Amino acid sequence: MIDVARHAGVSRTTASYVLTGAGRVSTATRERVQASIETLGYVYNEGAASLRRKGRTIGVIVPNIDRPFFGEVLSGVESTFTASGYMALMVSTRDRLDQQARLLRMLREHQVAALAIIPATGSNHDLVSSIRSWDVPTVFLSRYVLGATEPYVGSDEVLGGYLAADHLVRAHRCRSITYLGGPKLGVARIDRLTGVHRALAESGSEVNLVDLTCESTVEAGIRAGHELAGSGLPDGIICHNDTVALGVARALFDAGHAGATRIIGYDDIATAQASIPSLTSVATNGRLLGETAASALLAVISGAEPAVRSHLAEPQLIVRESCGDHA
Amino acid sequence: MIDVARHAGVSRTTASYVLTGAGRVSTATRERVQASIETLGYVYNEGAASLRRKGRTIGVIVPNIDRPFFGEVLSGVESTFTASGYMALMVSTRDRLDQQARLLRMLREHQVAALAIIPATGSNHDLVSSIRSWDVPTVFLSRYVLGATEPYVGSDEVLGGYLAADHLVRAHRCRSITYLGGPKLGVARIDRLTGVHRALAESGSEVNLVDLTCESTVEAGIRAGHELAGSGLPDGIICHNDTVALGVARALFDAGHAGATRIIGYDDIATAQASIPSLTSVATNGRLLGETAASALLAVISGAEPAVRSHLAEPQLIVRESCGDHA
DNA sequence: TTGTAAGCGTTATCAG
DNA sequence: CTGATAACGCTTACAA
Repeated sequence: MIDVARHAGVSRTTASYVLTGAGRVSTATRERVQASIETLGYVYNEGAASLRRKGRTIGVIVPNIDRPFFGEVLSGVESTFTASGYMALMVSTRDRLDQQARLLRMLREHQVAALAIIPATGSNHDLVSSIRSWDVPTVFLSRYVLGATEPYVGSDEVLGGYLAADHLVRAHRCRSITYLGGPKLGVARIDRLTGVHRALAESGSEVNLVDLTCESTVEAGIRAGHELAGSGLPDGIICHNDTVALGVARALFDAGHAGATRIIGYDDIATAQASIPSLTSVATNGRLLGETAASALLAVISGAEPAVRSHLAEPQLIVRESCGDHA
Repeated sequence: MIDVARHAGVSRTTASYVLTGAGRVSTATRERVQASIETLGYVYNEGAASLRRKGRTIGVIVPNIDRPFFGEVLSGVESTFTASGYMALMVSTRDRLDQQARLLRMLREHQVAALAIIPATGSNHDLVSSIRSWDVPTVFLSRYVLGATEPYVGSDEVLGGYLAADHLVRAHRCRSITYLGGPKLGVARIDRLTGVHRALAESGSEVNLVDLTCESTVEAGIRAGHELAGSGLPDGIICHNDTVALGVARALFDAGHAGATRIIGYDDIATAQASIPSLTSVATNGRLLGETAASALLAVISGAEPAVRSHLAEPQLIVRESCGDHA
């Protein structure tokens, strides 16, 4: 930069001013500096700058970068950040607490200016206090941690569970429902189940609810489907996400039970509409969630400290064929 | 760090040595320093360190962070990097050249130590020379740029096209084949088509090949499927990726042409096996691709300059039901 | 094994 | 609007 200044015949200060847009510089000199930058092929050193002022990189922690829903969230986060000149340092915990702790430390050493995190399953107050002691603007995304007071951007899981169960019970008169998938102790899972219970209670009818856990993969969905087929099918199945829903549907088809029960997925990933039968799903718009969280974070960074509040998006039930409503 | 040194009763140099593992420090003092670090709650400042030595963040550019295949690649890249103490600055170009240029510049300003890039469609020598003038270790990933000499990690697209077409022609005696999807000028697309042509030539039989373009979304696949249904179905369809394949399959089903033609997808994403009918697909193992590229980059960074070479993985045809082979 | 001191490229302050 | 000058937190010869 000192070269640029010299080449343009100005002081380092002035050069810095035109680079950052701060301070008042005459249009004439500004253009002269710009020209020097161009001919010298100078490129701004963000790293060096970060040594003085606040950096422009933001940490993003997700459980699994390659799961469709998280991919959507990430794309929203990333585009919002880069649109404002920030860059996202994204890492994936594989939903493991030890990895999460390690990555958190790495991000801290990298001086990220803020943190957006989808906490790994089982995250507790240790995570929160670790972040607090660090004192970095943070937003929890898509999953919250009990007892945390930092802003949270997610969707209303209770409502999601309610919508799914309500549809099965009211529109299809299901008398037995299975909730399938998700980590046993995940907050999303627990909330959705309370939504389910609420819907059942409201319906007034006697409904038998079974609660099953499984990994969030197609394979796990397939296995679960076969077990279900063997042990007697419920009237309806609410899956923790679309991926396992598709696996279940496939397994039931293979077991000769195609269309024998209603299946509802969660997240409404892109391919849900294409599956045969098309998948009824609770849509949560991950991309929007990501954008919202990123915007909130940017706002905090820009000094609007107290303005940030939590945000709960309303999920929407997209009714398709897999729950028995044939288009 | 100066505080740590003081607290431990050593010089900054020594403190630095134990932090980085460089230099020789007696076990006694090392432990003393570690203790001070602990009690003082000191955290290493990677940004400051990068001002002197090479940084430990690596730029990763992809066209679309939320497309399943790229998600797989990214997860491979990310886990390999973080396992070695590097962090990935990931950005998504939305497959647009202007975005790509902008993001490239941002990454440069952030002093990334290396670059892994899936170039946006239409990238040409401008991209290459821009990267060269920058002089940063680079690996092209999954898509190459004509005339680039930097290492490339991808899969053998010609072979992939060949496998798909060969199966349709030899196993199913298809006499008319449509290649559907992908950006018109994408290198992957062109290569796969030469593979297709090769298979047709080898078969010796007269085959009518139609070449159609579409966006890589479910919706585009559905539209294309309806058009195909309207204008007469070919004996077999090779889709540019699984997402459009699923869309096509759905559209044909809706148009009353279920099972009327053979469909082959590409990438073998997780849900391909669960679809009904299950999707025959050319598997490319994106995760492994990502890991390979990341390892190559790490090797270059570690000084093994000349050792890096291109790597072409062999895709594999996973035969399932959508091409007429019922399990 | 430890200490000294010179950078790395930027920003910020403050007096011209 | 410009010029010095002091940080920012760390690495790394070189010397002791």
